Amino acid sequence: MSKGLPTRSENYSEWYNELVKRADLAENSPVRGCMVIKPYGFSIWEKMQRALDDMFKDTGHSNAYFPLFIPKSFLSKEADHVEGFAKECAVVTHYRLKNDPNGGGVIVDPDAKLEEELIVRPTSETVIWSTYKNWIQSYRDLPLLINQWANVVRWEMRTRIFLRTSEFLWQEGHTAHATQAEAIAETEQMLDVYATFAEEWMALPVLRGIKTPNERFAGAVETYCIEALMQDNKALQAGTSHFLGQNFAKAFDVKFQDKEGGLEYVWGTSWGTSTRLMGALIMAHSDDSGLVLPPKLAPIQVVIVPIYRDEEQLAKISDRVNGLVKELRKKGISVKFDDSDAYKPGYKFAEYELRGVPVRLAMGMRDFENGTVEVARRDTKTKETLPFDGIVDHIANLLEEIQQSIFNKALAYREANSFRADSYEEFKTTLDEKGGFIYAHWDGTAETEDKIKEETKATIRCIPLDAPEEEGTCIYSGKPSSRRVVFARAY
RNA sequence: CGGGGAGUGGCGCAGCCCGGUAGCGCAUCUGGUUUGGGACCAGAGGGUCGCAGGUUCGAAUCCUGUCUCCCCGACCA
Repeated sequence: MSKGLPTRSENYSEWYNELVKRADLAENSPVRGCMVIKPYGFSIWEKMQRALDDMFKDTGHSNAYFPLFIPKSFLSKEADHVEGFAKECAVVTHYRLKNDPNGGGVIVDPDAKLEEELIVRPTSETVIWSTYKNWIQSYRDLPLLINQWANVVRWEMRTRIFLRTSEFLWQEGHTAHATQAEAIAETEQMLDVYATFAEEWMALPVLRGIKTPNERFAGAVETYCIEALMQDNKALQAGTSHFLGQNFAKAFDVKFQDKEGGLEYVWGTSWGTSTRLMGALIMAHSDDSGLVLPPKLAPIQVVIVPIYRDEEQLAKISDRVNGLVKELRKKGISVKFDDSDAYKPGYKFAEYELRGVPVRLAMGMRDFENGTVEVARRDTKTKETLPFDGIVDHIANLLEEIQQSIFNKALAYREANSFRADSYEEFKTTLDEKGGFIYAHWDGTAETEDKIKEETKATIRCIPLDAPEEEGTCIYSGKPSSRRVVFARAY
């Protein structure tokens, strides 16, 4: 392992790429745009999954699984949906290989052509709604609250590990309701779940908002989103929740009989978050020494490094540390005692910093004799020597403090990098010199949004849910506007 | 799809201009000394130089073709 990461200020994207590899999160695969998620990275994802899954269950959802392959014809049933996804679908055309008669290895057997080609799901609305048609007859079958954890494929032109890969892991919730109001409430509830997860688990402050029609999910009536700000001042969409209206119900003819005996189309929602959250987590908190993980998502919350000269010293230290390990585990704190002799303490310190372990304890003979232990926190890179007695409670408190402190830091960063612009000139200057979230008036038209995007590469990230009414004029067209929207350059 | 860069032990690179049969750092293995911020010494193993043609007595090096990856832009979570 060579030393030192590229720094964020030198080259942000190189810093990110190197960090992902060096912290053992993921690596590129033989297939372009795909990634291998390594055990350490995957265990972070598993923690995210667990927390989200619990929240989904708490709000009444059940998990199910729908197939990877979707008949090509399904995609075309909802007009906007096809248009949105057709350009990035992987297509299965054959089901067999054979030896190349010319000796060139294996080739696709031309005799094994599929009658109807299959697409690899870019999202599952179509297959799910075609199934819901059979599951829903009466209002008694509603609401139907389903989630699935799956992989999806979107053939991206330009990929970045975790942030945009051709294949990614995600969860997609798909619900069906008897009324519009209930479906909207579900959409908003799940947005709230995402926001809570981002803020309380990832320590990532997010804006809650609504997408403009341009940025709306293909097939949705309304798309809600959470948006976060990264350290390079680019925005990242961290989750979306869609009110589908009756679009998919109509496309797949999903009707139910209501209490009065009438036949109605059901109202739908869908909502998703993906392994992209890993990218968000990395870019929001990490520094030039490596990852900084919020304790709630860290695979290892506390690492203990012994410092010793010989076996006898190690035995003494181990004896004391083993008791501590047990007590910490009893409190539900994940802890690793790294007594391997393979590396020196200095190496281990650097290694665990790179991997973002929130708290590091070190104990050598000096501490052993004095009844102390060295406690170092990853987020601030500070360390202090404390009495060994009572250290368990101290650590438990410290983990909570770190969780909060990381959030506060990210929030302060976002606030320091949120600006208002009242003219197009001011807007462009702010965007180029500072970046970040820019609150500005917009006339509500797609044309203006497109023009601004074309000229500045900034897009409207969302119309914040809490945006106050404020009379103003569009920075681009000068037409009247009743509230500010949030612009940013985005991932 | 445009514009740049790169394919040489596991990783990072040099060698290529000026052809002569492959080298450095890290990692790995063995032994020893070490251990409070990325240890040191000694020894060892490991490479059809992306692939396919061609030129040549001889190609990592020159020529032609081809594939792949990375970065920057146009599409997207």
